[in-house]
Amino acid sequence: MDHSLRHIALFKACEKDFFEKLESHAQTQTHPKGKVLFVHGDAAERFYFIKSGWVKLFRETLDGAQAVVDILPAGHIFGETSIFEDDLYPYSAEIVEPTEIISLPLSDLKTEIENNNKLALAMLSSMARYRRQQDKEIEHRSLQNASQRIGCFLLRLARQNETGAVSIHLPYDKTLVASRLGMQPETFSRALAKLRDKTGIRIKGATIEMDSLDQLVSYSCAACSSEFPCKDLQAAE
Amino acid sequence: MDHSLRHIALFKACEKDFFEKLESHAQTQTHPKGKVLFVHGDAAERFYFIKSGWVKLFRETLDGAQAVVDILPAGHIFGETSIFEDDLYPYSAEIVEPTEIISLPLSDLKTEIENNNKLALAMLSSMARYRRQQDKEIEHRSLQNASQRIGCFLLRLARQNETGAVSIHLPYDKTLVASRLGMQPETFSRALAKLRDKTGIRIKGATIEMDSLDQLVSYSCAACSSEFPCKDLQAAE
DNA sequence: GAGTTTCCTTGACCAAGGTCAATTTTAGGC
DNA sequence: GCCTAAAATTGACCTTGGTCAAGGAAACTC
Repeated sequence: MDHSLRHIALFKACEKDFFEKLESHAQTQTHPKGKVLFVHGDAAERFYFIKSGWVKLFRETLDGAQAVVDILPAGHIFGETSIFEDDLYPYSAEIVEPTEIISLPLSDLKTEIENNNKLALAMLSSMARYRRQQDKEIEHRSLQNASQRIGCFLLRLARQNETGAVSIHLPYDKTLVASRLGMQPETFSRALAKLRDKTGIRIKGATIEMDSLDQLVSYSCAACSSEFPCKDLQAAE
Repeated sequence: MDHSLRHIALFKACEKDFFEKLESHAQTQTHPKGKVLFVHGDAAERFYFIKSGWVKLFRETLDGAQAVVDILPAGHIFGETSIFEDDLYPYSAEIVEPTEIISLPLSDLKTEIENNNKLALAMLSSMARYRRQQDKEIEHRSLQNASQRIGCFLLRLARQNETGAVSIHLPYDKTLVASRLGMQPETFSRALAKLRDKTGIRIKGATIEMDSLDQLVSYSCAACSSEFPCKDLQAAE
């Protein structure tokens, strides 16, 4: 799959001029694991497009704890929402594995949104979708236990209309998955073992296999307000 | 304070025609406590404006648990985000005390957003603000303990630039505050007592008094990634 | 103002997840 | 392949918040 700015859903209503302007101001860089692109509260002048690799968005409290906002794969943009508020980044961004990033001026995006109503509408759709995901995230944190959250995470990685045997590969470290799900690595490890015992999945390192998704669905989706398959995933395609 | 559609921040860029159209299709109703306006998954045809009272937005899982999405006071609208997605309500809405509600067709709003870019931009701002609040909510659920969350809730009710003695009145039942904060009523009760012991606040029924906000700030905001005073509150004014 | 209902608090107990420490496993570098 | 560092697992223990049950306080009805 080709990850290019011109193909992301958000920009489907944009014309050549816009892309040319954007591309003329683009900077491409390859960053190593651990590199921090910006921190929460920095003045926001550019937004970012992930060409390859993974990026972690997070925030830190005064007393040193860390909350992971999201972990984004290639094809996603981030840092773009600052233009609607105070022009400060609402989270920090860190590279979690070697990643190729294109940075672009927020001013170009802002100008286009102000003049291209279709882009504004596309942005509204994308924010509405994100909003629902966040609402669901909050729900899951309070109503699902650790094993159910892992099950849900796995289901969202799978092709949900698949009926037969399924093999799912974790996209990044278990430690990182744990933080993404708001739990400790030790808890993740134990909860995954419990999920195995409850549903009969087979764990082989970072790969998880099962005869069908059914067991996982009935275990995890019981503590969710939405139906399986998850609608928000289809919408995002 | 007068709560009218014409004065809400979201519609500040709208003209007389729009309001007249909207008002000609408006239905005003007074609902008693417990009344359910719509449930999660219903076809969304109208959005709602709260003229007076309080409304709870929530979702229910298959196995019967409930997650409170938000509890909204007069002056707020809800049910408006469905237009950007599948035209289904993403939560259920229930009246929590006698409330005067104006319902309005989503189609009018949709038409206006598609034609009035300023409204689209205002909507983007409002969604961006909401998004940050939700991000913070997720952070708080995983990094703050029950007492800290209550302290944070109280601080958000107070005028945050106040320096002297402060008196805060809970806007609704403690049971409802508990659910809003994602905890059980028993936990709320115990955690509030713990907060009293830690910070020296004085609890008199639904009213909470203190000599200054400082104690609460240093107790609760230590486990938050944002500075006190909370910026998102100022932006909302 | 008595009685009922709803809300709030408290106690005893339990379960889930966090913490700390010790291994074991895996992945990279040379 | 060997060595090292990082990641993952496991055990023992503890803290937090949930559950169930009982009692007390406040609010509403008549």
